Amino acid sequence: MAEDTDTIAGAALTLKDIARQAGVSLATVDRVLHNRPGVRPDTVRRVKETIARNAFQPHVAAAELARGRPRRFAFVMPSGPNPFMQQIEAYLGEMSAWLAARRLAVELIATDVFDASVLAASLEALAGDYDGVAVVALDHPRVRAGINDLVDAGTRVVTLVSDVPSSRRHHYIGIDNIAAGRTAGALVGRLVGQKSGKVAILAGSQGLRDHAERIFGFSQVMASEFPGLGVLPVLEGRDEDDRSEQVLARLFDKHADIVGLYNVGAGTQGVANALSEAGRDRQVVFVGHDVTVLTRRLLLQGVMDAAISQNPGHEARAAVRVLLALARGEPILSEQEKIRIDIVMRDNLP
Amino acid sequence: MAEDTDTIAGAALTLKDIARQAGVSLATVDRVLHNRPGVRPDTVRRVKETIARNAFQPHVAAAELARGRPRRFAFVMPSGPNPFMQQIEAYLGEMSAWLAARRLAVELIATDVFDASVLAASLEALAGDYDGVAVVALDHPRVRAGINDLVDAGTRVVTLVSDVPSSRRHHYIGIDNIAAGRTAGALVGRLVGQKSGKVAILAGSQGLRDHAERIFGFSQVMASEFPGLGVLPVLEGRDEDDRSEQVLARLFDKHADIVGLYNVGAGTQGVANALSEAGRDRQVVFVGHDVTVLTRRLLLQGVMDAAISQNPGHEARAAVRVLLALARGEPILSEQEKIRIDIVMRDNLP
DNA sequence: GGTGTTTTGAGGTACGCAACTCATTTTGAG
DNA sequence: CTCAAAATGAGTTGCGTACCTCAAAACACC
Repeated sequence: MAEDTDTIAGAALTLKDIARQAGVSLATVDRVLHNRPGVRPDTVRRVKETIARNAFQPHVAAAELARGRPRRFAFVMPSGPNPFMQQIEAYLGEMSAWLAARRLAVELIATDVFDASVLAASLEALAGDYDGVAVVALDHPRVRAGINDLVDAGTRVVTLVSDVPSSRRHHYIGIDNIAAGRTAGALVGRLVGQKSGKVAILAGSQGLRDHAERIFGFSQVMASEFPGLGVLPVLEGRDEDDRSEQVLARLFDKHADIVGLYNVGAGTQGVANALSEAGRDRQVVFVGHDVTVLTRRLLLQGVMDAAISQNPGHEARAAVRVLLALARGEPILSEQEKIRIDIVMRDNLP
Repeated sequence: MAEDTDTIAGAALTLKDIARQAGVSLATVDRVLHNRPGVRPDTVRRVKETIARNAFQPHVAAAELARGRPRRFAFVMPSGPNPFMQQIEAYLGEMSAWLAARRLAVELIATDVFDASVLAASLEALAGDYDGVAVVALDHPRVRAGINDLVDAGTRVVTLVSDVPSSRRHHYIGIDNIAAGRTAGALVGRLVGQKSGKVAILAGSQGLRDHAERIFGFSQVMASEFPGLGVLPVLEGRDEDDRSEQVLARLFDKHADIVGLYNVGAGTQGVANALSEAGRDRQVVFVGHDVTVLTRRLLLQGVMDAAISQNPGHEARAAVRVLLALARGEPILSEQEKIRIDIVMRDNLP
């Protein structure tokens, strides 16, 4: 038998109830609710108080139905063949039924996000046409200006994967890359164990904000917690397999005492090749990023020891949900939309 | 400039359009859509084909508004002071605005979920009153029958945290506990590193399905991948701090060579006490479950090395979303609702 | 062909809110 | 006090669906 019952969310007031209780007409409540002019400050306060006192929430279904026109969101994504971005797009595709049932139109716009002026121009072109924009953004003054212009025009903007903290974007959907680097550092250090030796870092480019932040966090942990492990200078592989393989091969030739390797960006296949060519794929602790077909295989084979991952499906859905909540004026479930830093090892592969 | 644009979810047909295209009236489409009787099989097929051909999706907002009565969901939870369950309840509370805006009423029902007949009776009492039920279920024939009865009565049922696979529940919201145990095993083994010695396991009770599964997965990994580490017989602490501390203290007395410890359930404070009393809190690799105030502190202090976690907020929200999708007849975003096994270490503490 | 039954059409109402018009009341300035 | 401007009330329409009624048409059976 039930011992105790507790109800979350009960009442079902309507605007009419609010109007009656505040002693005004429906029209006035509507004006207050939508910040329309022509209401005395005193009346505004009275209505708002009534709304607050009753914890009134407009019925989203009714509001959505009444507004008529569907909402349009744009996702501005890199045009290159980036597997992580392709995953995000795939997950957006999986939502199509969900989106359609809510009359939401999501458009993917491929552009060169690494060229600030091209990206800024892409953003400008969106002005007025969309209710919300999610953008994989380069942190550059022109991009920042483009984002701010959109915000000023009333468009809701979220940055995706890569942030522009100095802009007035409404939300950032992605991980804390410094913490991700720290996590990678802790994993490498702990998994290396008692052995001593050197640790290598391979990045795409130290000019990329997220890569730089990860390296920073990684180095921080290595210096403070694993002083016995020497960190070698950062190598750059431009996120390409061939180049990554070459620079690593050269490094392995020079250093026989490498016990750990942190791959900050892509080029994973190149890393794996270099490791196996050197015959070190089981001795070097190898930690990288993202769960892809390739990293999954490497984890299962034991070549890779752990992958730091941000869930692309989660990012896709969170971006849509946040844009929708912002557009509706609903509160955001911040706990839900926060992208976690996942540690993926062989046994908890998703 | 945008190079390429792709739209996900576009059309916005209505039932009227479907009716016209199928050459029938709105009433007939409505009958087909809701499986109401009085339509010739031939006509049903024609209408369904038209719906499929156009990938028509009823406007959820309109449907929700039209049905009038609000939806009621019940969460049947353990009545004891279980911190994990309290977190789930807290996260449900955080959703209250979200729930209210959708006119969803969620009721918490505390009961003794460890007593099969009490739990079964609680479930029976819900019949007919709710659109959906989430239950932390014991796997027992009477409970299974109770769940099946609810399902037969048209109520949507999801099991939460603990599953009853043999029942006809619509969905299970929780983790794969065998995989969780495997993950714990891999972590203990890897973090112990080169050292050799014994590994201890402390469970609440081996009679609990989730604990038994975790132990199974853990032992599996230890045996196959870390044969050098001997696993000691499983201790039982009934998830209580005092008892856990006692049994562990005795174990530490007997064995000087313990290098790893897996705490399967609760009683974490007792474990920490036993470790520090024995002066081994920095030498023994300690892996446990769930992120609470306590485990968070232990992780930061370095007493605990990793926590296997299932996100309680995610479970709360997933349960509500799945029940709602089931009630609406919407497809479930399975990727979204799947609860992941999180590895939480100091640097990726949420 | 007539009967009764099944199938279908036509139409209405309601849901809660957005957005609008127009008339009326209140307010403030002179 | 007068008059214009500001504030408010009252009301309408429409969004897309659920659910209902009643009449008309189509059908099956003898």
